[in-house]
Amino acid sequence: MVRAPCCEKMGLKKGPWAPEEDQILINYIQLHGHGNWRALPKQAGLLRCGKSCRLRWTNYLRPDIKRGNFTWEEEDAIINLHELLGNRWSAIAARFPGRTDNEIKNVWHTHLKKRLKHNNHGNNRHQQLIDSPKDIQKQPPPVKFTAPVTADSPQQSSSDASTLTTSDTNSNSRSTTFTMNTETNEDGGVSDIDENFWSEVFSADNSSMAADFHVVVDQYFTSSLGAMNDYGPGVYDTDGNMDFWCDLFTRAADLPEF
DNA sequence: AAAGGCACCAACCGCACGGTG
DNA sequence: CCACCGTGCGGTTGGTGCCTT
Repeated sequence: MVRAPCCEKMGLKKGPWAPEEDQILINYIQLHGHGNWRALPKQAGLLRCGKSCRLRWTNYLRPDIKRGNFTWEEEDAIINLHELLGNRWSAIAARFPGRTDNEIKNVWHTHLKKRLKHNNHGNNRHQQLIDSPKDIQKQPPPVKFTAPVTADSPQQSSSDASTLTTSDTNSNSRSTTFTMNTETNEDGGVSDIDENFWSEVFSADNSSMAADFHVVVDQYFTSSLGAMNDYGPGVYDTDGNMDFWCDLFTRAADLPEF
């Protein structure tokens, strides 16, 4: 079977979007929502295919798009997440509010891949991520986890509330505590996690916290559990990924500090 | 100042997948 | 179960501006 093309190519414009086209698309979506992308350009009066409209909106025009260069924390987190998830850009982008998969993909191909390749011979993996004077300038103060996970709600039988706490090594200025409500499975592991926890951790205000967390988990994995491959297959899919991180929280609870 | 090379990034393309009739 | 459609994803390309020679 041959699929029908996503749109009728004849007469439709391609290439860079004009400001007027952007405005038409923004106005239409603000009034009606995007609904059916395929039907949208015709209804909005745009000579574009629906696919092009969707891409333009999701990668550029959306009001919650975060503009500007990636921070050190973001770049480091991307590298760590790429190690875990591979080229699943949408899954990686989901950890960065306001960033798009396309943007992260571009950053990976233009900056981070080279950065990793260039530093492939170092010993400290985290230090490998820092190579240029520009990177050194962006390096944040060291952060360690003082109490990665603490079960502190014994009164709850089927659901445990645990906290994740970080603090600056030299001061208390960056101390942050998050609460996650977890479900315990039959093996005693954590099988589910409150979505509010993730939205809290990965909110814009706590983006550096999220990056720190990924770095620490990565260090923990490298030092204590060996290669990622030992963890076994099947933990990286969309649903399993949540279980993966939850399990890491549980295991990290046994460590005094990083 | 001009030309060529390079880096960046917006946008396109094709494929896969889930939903629906 | 099948055919089709809509959408999302990842790989790739092409245009533009900057840098180097």
